[in-house]
Amino acid sequence: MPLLTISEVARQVGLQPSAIRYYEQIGILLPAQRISGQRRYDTSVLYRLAIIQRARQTGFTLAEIQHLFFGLGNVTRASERWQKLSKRKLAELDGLMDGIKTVRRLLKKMMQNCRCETLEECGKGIFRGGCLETRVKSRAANHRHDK
Amino acid sequence: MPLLTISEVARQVGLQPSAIRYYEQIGILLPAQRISGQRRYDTSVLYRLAIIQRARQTGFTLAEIQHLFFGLGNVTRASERWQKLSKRKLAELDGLMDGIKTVRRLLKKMMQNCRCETLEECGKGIFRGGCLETRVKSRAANHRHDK
DNA sequence: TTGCAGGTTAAAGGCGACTTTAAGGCAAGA
DNA sequence: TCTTGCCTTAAAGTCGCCTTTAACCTGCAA
Repeated sequence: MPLLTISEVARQVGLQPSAIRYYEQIGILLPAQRISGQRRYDTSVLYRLAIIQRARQTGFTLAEIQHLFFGLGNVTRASERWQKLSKRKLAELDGLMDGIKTVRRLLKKMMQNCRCETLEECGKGIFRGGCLETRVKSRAANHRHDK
Repeated sequence: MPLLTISEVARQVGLQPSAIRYYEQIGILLPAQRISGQRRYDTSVLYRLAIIQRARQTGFTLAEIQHLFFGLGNVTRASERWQKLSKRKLAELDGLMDGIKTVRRLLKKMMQNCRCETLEECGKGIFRGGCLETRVKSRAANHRHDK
């Protein structure tokens, strides 16, 4: 099994090498082994990065990912705190799904017959129907300037 | 129908007044009428803000919201460009939903029986199963330090 | 031996979406 | 009149997540 360079890993998961160095720096990836100063990875890092990517895409912050997926929580098994955190996060994800369904519906409606009254009505619906209750707390930054 | 002050509006939609001023500044809200220099709103702004909130929560950038919901697109009806944009966004939302389902499943599994092998396996699954294809392009920043 | 494609670090910069700060305005009540 | 409370603006700061820059190193091919 050949070891991968950082740019090879980056290519395979669709990240920039700098992002991977950054993940190492903030401790979300363990320091890679070095060969004459350069990082070398085995394939397992790809899976780890896959999880990170997916989680990032769905609004987890890097800190949350660290805690929920790679923190002590899942090794020490069922730390009270971890269970609580992930329960909260699960609920948040459910709320997020509902929100997506709502704007999806709205956008679709607008695509079909774009009249402003409809938009207003939808807004009213959203407003009354719990825009405030269902608010999602912490959503991630991402602005991937993925070129 | 009494006019609302900025802080009243903010309270009702769950935003800070500064956010509303910011929205006006970047043109996502029309300049409000002033009474001796101070902004006054009627209730319709609440619906508009509701839409904005929902869309932001589901990963729209403010620029996208401007374009897709309040831009010329929906007034001039079916501008080719707008249709294309919203179609793209719809697909993106669907991808996002799938992603959420995936991490939701993963997180739930981890809550029940937290063993690292499982996590590795899941990562492998995500990696093979199209982490790369299903990538979502532009997700919003949000880090609401909602205190 | 030289050139080059990759790698390394630390530090600074950038983006989106706000918030905070500083300096002030206006109206009502004590 | 003065204080209080809410409002105003412009400008600067913040946060998460990287990217860019600058200066350097390493191994290999020409």
